[in-house]
Amino acid sequence: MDLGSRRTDGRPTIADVARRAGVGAITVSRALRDPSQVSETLRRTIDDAVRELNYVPNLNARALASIRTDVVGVLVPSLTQNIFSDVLRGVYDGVDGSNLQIQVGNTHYSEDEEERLIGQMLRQKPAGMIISGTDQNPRSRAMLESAGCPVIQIMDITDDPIDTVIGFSHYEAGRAIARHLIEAGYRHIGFVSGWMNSRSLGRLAGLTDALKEAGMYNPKLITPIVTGEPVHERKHPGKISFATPVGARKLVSDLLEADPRMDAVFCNNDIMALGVLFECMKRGIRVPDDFGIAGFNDFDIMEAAHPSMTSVHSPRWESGYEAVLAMRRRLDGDDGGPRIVDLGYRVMARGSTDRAGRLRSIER
Amino acid sequence: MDLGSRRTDGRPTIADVARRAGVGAITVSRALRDPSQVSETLRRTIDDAVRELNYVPNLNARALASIRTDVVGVLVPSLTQNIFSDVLRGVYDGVDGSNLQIQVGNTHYSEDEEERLIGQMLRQKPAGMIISGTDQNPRSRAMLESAGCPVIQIMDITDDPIDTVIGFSHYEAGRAIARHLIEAGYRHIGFVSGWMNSRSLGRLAGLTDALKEAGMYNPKLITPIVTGEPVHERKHPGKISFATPVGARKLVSDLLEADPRMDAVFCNNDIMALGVLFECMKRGIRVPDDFGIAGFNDFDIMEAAHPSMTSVHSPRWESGYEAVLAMRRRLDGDDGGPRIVDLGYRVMARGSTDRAGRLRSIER
DNA sequence: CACAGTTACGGTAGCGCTACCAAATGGGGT
DNA sequence: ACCCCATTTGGTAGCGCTACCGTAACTGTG
Repeated sequence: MDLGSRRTDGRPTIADVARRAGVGAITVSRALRDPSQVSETLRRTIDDAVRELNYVPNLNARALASIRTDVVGVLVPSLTQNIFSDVLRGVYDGVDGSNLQIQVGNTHYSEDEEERLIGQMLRQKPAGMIISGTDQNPRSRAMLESAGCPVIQIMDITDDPIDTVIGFSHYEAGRAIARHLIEAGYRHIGFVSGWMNSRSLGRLAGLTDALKEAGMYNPKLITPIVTGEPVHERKHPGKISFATPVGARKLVSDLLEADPRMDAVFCNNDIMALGVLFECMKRGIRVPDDFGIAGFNDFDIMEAAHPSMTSVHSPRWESGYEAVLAMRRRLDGDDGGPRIVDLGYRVMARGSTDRAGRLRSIER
Repeated sequence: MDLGSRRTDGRPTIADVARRAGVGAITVSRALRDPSQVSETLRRTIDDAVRELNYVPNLNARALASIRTDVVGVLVPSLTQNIFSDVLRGVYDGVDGSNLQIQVGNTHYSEDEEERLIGQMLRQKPAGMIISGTDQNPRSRAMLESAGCPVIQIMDITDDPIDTVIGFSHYEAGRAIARHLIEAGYRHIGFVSGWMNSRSLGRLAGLTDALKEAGMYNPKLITPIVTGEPVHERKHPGKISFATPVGARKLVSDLLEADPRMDAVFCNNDIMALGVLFECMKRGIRVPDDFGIAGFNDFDIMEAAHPSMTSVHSPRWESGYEAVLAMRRRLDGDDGGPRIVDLGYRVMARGSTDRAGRLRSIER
């Protein structure tokens, strides 16, 4: 009665399916992985046997035998900010219906941590890697270049991707919001931010370049820049301190003191923009007439605020989704796709910067 | 020159480590998995060999040989809402430094999908399961009960957990917010919600029970209840429509029309609470004097709003974090922990319900 | 009919690890 | 001296799958 040793867990194996279908195990394997290699009749017989036995392939055995896995490594710098929650949502939506598995790594905005996680993930021979940003350090970049699997950088754009980049230009987005504020009639435009990563810096560069070109650049209206590795609690329920609305209220107050002529701010993110709005409410500053406010990312709440809040829509969900779709195409053997995909951004002009009154008929 | 067939990828195996350390492969295996089984000297020799060769265990082979994996399945009903982003953040923080891997599944608030995902995950013999809510259907529950691995339900509480439950009582939270609104002096208290899950329903039940006891229950002030499986876009960048602030503005307008005496609302979530706040701003209704607003979850933005917004703090990050810690204790052989862990909630009384003026000295 | 080329299927031998059993060692009691 | 038991180490035989190679049958060409 040797019906399987105690090392098995009783689940049917490919051999059981093969026996039932009256074929070799390897044929079942082929029928499952690439049905075109197997004749129509046999395929049908095998499919029936699979269904009758309720057979599910053992992914570990498959990975062990084939070296290659179905795991896609996804590296994000943070889970605290909604940005990367949206990205991950796109990623998970993108893998729906495929056999890919997602392995998420959190770099905590640290290059060293990123390097460590890349090494760790690549050792597991993933099917592919999706990684946020284009500012990996040289060692990380070298590892990814020689990884032998698709590597997709997201949420930024560059002329020189490791492999494929899908995202948008933060610099251009910064320029665009500057143009919008200038067109709306603001003349003393500031910038509010907490800790800045390379993408934030890109937006600020776009803003300052555009302001300089317009002869409106005033360094006193830029929040002191904080970069480097963010100091924050890793294991803590609280949010990262640099992006809080409370922080924004303090920062905008500082700027108003530095130069009271300030009549608009671009905020590094929507949450800070709301903080600024609430500070204006408290001070009795009228938005948008006395003061314009623009955010970045265009979270839901911006549209519903009163006044509705101008923001720059960033393709967060799309980045994750398109990255996975590109990955799937590559894994299916289609190497022809573009290596640089610009998903663009959109300035969502709303009430909080509508000094010119174009939207006055609509709700503000 | 048969230095490894072409089927290997050149990485050192446990046999390489064993050769170098001059011991048997199985001893290396033991030294890595449970060092206490190996003598001090050998352990040191083996550790050195591991380091020199830069050996990394092949998790697939380990899983195949031992049936057991290091994968923890985590099921959440949604990734769209920040709630479960926070939970996942806690989960990922909790596994930091362990060898556990996280596999996330999104049930999209569907019992059938949940059942399917549970089956799929259990077939992979996970180390454990973490699952949101306590309202699994009977088949799901049966599967989990016979899974043979720790199962931790989170974000709700029950007397009858499948295995372990870590969360808080939504019913009590609903009662608490009702008490707070009554104490603040409101008399016509409403409830605004979009689509409701079982936890939302628990909060509403707590609210209505408390209102009835106070003789203040008025069904006209309750948004028509929408339950069942939510109709929403799975593969779409947009948010689920039922929880938007725009929706909340419409819903609160409807309630005001149904009974203009309404002087406060409890909102099913913070985002809707902000929507209501913005609607009040537009209509010139003074908060909190004419109208009180309370939300649920206590996202960051609530504290920074103007007026600052009352909400109920829910232990989202903590649920994920504590669930993983409990899981790790169980996997380390400690079966003695409590099976029901109430993480509690906290009513964060702020300006938006401070009709009594107790906070007037502080910023509102 | 011989031949090469193609298609369809199967057998064997692992992938890297660990469960299981066995063996060697050391110490304490009789 | 003996045995017994606990501790430490090793050998063997898989786990379930697929890469690789082989065989058999078919096709078209001269």
